[in-house]
Amino acid sequence: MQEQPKTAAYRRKTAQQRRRELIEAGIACLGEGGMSAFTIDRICREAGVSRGLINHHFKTKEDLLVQIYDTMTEHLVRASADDSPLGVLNQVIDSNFDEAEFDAGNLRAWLTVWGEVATNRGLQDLHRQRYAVYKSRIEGALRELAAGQGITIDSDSLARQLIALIDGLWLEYCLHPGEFTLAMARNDCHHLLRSQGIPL
Amino acid sequence: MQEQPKTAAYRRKTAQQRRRELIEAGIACLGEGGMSAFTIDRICREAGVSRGLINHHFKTKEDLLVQIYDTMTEHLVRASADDSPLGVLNQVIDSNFDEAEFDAGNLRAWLTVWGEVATNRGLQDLHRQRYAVYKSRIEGALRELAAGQGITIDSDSLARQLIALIDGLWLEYCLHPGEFTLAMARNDCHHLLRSQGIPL
DNA sequence: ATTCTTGTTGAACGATCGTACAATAAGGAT
DNA sequence: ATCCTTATTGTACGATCGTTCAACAAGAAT
Repeated sequence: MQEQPKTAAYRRKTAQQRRRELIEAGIACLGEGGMSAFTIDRICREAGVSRGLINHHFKTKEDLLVQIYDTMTEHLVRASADDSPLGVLNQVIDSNFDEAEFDAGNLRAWLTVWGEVATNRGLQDLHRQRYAVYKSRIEGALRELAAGQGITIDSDSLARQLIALIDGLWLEYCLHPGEFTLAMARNDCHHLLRSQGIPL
Repeated sequence: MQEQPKTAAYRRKTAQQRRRELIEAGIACLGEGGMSAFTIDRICREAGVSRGLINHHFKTKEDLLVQIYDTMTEHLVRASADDSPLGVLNQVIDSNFDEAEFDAGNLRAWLTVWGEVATNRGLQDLHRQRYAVYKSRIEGALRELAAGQGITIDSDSLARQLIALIDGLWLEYCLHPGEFTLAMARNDCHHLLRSQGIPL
């Protein structure tokens, strides 16, 4: 009749991996119900973890949100780091409209975080930094390609238009899933660039 | 020593006007702090009204949010109801990038509501209805103008691109206020249409 | 003046929020 | 086997959430 703790009550994981899991759980919650669902209780339940753990790995809920946005932007910024200017543009467009990430839930997570950027200082700093890198790489690629064509363009304006078009298409897809396809979205981006003399 | 209620403790207003004020207060809160600031307490304080009043004029907080979105979209949809096709496009572009409404706070309100569209059924229905009207008017204007030029266009695709560009520029301005001007945004929209043969 | 409608208040409710913290135990180090 | 680190749990706390509701009063109607 003595206790037999054959099976452990819980499994320990490395801090790094548990943090990753909590971040993923947080993204899932944001995608499911926006900021209203971004709750300690719900995130921990989603991660299959008790409620107290989140404050062990993250100082505060705001801190977790920053780490979440860091994870979300990392992939996108990495895609813009191609060697050739043509590769930069194609990577940016393709990774934005990638099958694996282009779903309403993920987009809603982006939308929600953006809505908080103005409120959360850490989020705002991170966003500005990532956006600056992202945009300057696009601008550089556009300048190189224009030079190769012997034409002059307003690279600042065109980069802004491209980014706006991409984000706007995301937004439309998020609000009306299924109204258009990934191929159509990619084609819209290509069309914008070609109309200004950028070859693709 | 008897009580002298010379001044009324509060001023009664018509239900219609009070509802308007509460809606405006709600929009202000959304603009200031997103969904986290969209609180009964805060909205009522913003409206200069006691906390219990909001549930007298609106059945629930979700209901208030729907009425808010109704107010926000009304102006925009009305702008797309011009007689001439050229007027429709100019009205849409001009009213989107209007001095009076194009500020980070107002844009944040839009962003926040969009983030809730997928969660709130009433919000979703209203959004789909308003968007359908908005887009079909733009499509119609594009078709007419293209026909006048003797060219054929994919009006569905171009309308989607225009709306996406507008919303994307809003988004960029919301996240980086001051990085570009209204005139630049309008010009970007004109450029998109002209590049596809639509005269402006 | 008096009645009547209803806009308005403020307290109360249970639920849930984010965080703090002491107690526990998993699992590697020794 | 024993110790040690620390990942993990679960409870507790005060604050705030959305909603309900009885009581009050402003202002038009009578």
